[in-house]
Amino acid sequence: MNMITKEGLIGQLREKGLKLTPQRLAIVDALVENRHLHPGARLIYAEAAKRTKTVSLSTVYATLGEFAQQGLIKFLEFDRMDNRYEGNLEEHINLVCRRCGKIIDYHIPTSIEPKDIARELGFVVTDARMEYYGYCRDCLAQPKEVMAGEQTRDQDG
Amino acid sequence: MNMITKEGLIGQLREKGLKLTPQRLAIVDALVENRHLHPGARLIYAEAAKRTKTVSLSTVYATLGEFAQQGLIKFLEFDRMDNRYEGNLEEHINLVCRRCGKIIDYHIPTSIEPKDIARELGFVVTDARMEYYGYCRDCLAQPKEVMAGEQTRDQDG
DNA sequence: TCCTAATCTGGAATGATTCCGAAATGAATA
DNA sequence: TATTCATTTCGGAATCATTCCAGATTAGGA
Ligand SMILES: [Mn+2]
Ligand SMILES: [Mn+2]
Ligand SMILES: [Zn+2]
Ligand SMILES: [Zn+2]
Repeated sequence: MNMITKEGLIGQLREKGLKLTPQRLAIVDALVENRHLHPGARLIYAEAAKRTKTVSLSTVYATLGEFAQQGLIKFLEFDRMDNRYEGNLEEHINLVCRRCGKIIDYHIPTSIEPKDIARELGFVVTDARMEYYGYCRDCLAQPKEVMAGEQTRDQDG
Repeated sequence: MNMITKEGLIGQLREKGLKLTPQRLAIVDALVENRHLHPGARLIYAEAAKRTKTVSLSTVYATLGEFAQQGLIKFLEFDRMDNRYEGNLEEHINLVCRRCGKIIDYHIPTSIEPKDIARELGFVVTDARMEYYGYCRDCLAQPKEVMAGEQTRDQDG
């Protein structure tokens, strides 16, 4: 398991010499408490705003970008969705529901060997990304008429 | 192997009752001839424009979207890149070079079982997407100074 | 040849994300 | 504690790929 925690993130910010501003602390909290949601910038913004006097969306974008660049979290893009941030650094597959947008972690039992790829193609893998799209249990339980309808992929709004 | 071909695509357009317009034929050509590039809308637009008197970018977007929706090609999104279109319907991993943006197909030797996921989580997989990011052989051959520089992720421009 | 639903088009709209210069502020230092 | 300044924040403007739209065109069946 390699899930982000408040202490872990704050520790890393200190190590990397990044300042502990109220905005960053609020974003850290929002990130940790919503990590299972694979939150997007807007959700983090809304949650962070509850935790500190002032935060701007610009700051949230910049901060999440900084965190991702530093490797504290991962930056994710999905088909036809806003970008999301990943707090589970473990290698796993993200199961994305085409209907409700829910993203579920699925830990891979056996992983594919990047070494084979390096040998065969000379391509050095630094980062993997695996997604399965489909329908989650909850959505499958819905009546069919509803299934045919529009998809809900937003986290807020 | 399940790679798009001109004949295959035109056949499917006929089957599905879609009209064979000069724009679509040009787009089909552009798509097939650049399938190994995982082309984006702009590249297809540029290539299609060479092959017919009139095409608009709007039409290219609409057509590629239509093709993707009909399952003739796949619609792909990548981290920090414009959307691309996939002409290789075989299940495979896309190896994306972080530096030059090149995308290489890597056919999976053993695939992960969606059945296990259905049993364990009740999540029904309809579509898989697997990407490995890293550096391609060509980019690895470059001197280090250049490697540190900016990334080229566009296909044109 | 006619007819019409399908298709095409250019320009405007969208909207998430990025950019920017100025103001604010952690936190290191004296 | 005061000083200092690189870092960080912020609002608003800019970006830009993609989508939308309403009117014009057209493929292809009758
Ligand atoms: Mn995940
Ligand atoms: Mn591919
Ligand atoms: Zn669902
Ligand atoms: Zn490369």
